[in-house]
Amino acid sequence: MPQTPSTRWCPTPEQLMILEEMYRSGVRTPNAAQIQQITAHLSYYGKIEGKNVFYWFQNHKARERQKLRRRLGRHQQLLHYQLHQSEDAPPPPPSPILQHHMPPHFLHQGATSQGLDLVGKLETVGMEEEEEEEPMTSAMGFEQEWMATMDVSSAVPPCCRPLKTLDLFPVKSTGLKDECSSSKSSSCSTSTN
Amino acid sequence: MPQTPSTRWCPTPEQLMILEEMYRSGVRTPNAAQIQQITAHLSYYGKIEGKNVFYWFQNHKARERQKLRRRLGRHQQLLHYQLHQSEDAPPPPPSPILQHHMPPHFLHQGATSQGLDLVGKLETVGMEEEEEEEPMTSAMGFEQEWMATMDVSSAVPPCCRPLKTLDLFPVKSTGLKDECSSSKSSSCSTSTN
DNA sequence: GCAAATTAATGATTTATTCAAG
DNA sequence: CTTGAATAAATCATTAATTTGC
Repeated sequence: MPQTPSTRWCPTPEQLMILEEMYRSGVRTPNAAQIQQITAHLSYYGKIEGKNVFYWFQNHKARERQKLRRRLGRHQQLLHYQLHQSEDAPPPPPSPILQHHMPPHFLHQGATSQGLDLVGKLETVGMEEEEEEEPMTSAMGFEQEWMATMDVSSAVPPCCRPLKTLDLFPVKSTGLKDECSSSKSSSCSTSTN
Repeated sequence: MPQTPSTRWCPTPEQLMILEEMYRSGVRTPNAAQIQQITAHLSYYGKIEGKNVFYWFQNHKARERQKLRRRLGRHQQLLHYQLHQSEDAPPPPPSPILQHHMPPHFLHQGATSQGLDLVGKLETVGMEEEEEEEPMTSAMGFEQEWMATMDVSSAVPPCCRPLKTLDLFPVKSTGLKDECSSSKSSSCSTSTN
């Protein structure tokens, strides 16, 4: 089997995963030294060159930005919708997932105490510039231990079953930079599907 | 007015980010109760229903897997490269590169010693298959019937409305799913798409 | 610059497969 | 062996993004 005259670099899954992880960790445009280091490390998993690393970060950054921009565009275009949906819904809800705004009926477990600390730092991203992903520093909460907490009994009526449910979901905010915090949207779904 | 009687849910950036974050945190197939919670929370950012959450996780999981598969495919293509590069590439060593780039933001608080290390797998880089999820969930699955019941934002089931407690959903109850015998539309056409 | 045509993403459905009870 | 629950894979369908001709 001919070795496929390698015209271009083909990242192995490991390489890809590591690169993505690094990207998530905040690496965006590594300098020469970093690239060398990264390349050295990744070469363990397969053939790779410095330029591959360089290009990868270039491309990935650009494409992530594009993706983000897309979401933002959609968001802004449709932001008017949200206005009449929830009147007094505080526009810029804190990034932390679980917060005061939570309807009381979901906070019955008291497990919240752990999550209160999730209040990450809000950060205004410069969006289309270059910085669209800042180093996420928030400590993600816990996992879905709620699953373990689940005590599902036998068939119960669809509702009215006051058995203990689960804790709060584990959503943590790893870099929850809400892009346009003051606007929401959903032009769609007006009808209950 | 242009309510855009759209037929399908359009996630807001916030919702999307939260969902993605949850996915990264290890959430794969939330059960009914979890979906309720997630929905409740996300509804703060825009209209959303339980089924949307359900579908989102289904799709996202599937597509991530698909993506991974492609990578693997490519990987195998170039397997030989690694072979002659290093004798016997031992199992993936820890990625030391990341260490100084980013503090371990994956450390979940040891809130539980349940042994749920879903996230741990997220970090694992060298899986040849796909990230496998532990098979515990399995809580709901009626194709779409249950979804009708899962609506946090507006239609609250009359029975438990006053009491805002999250009600567990029957893990196994009304089998509403159409029997397999009922042959439906023949959508299995390998038609052009 | 704009708007129709094309393409890419992705939400929503359907079908097939797997596994556990009975 | 049959049945039913649960999930994954495949597909359909709609929306948003791009491209293209004017």
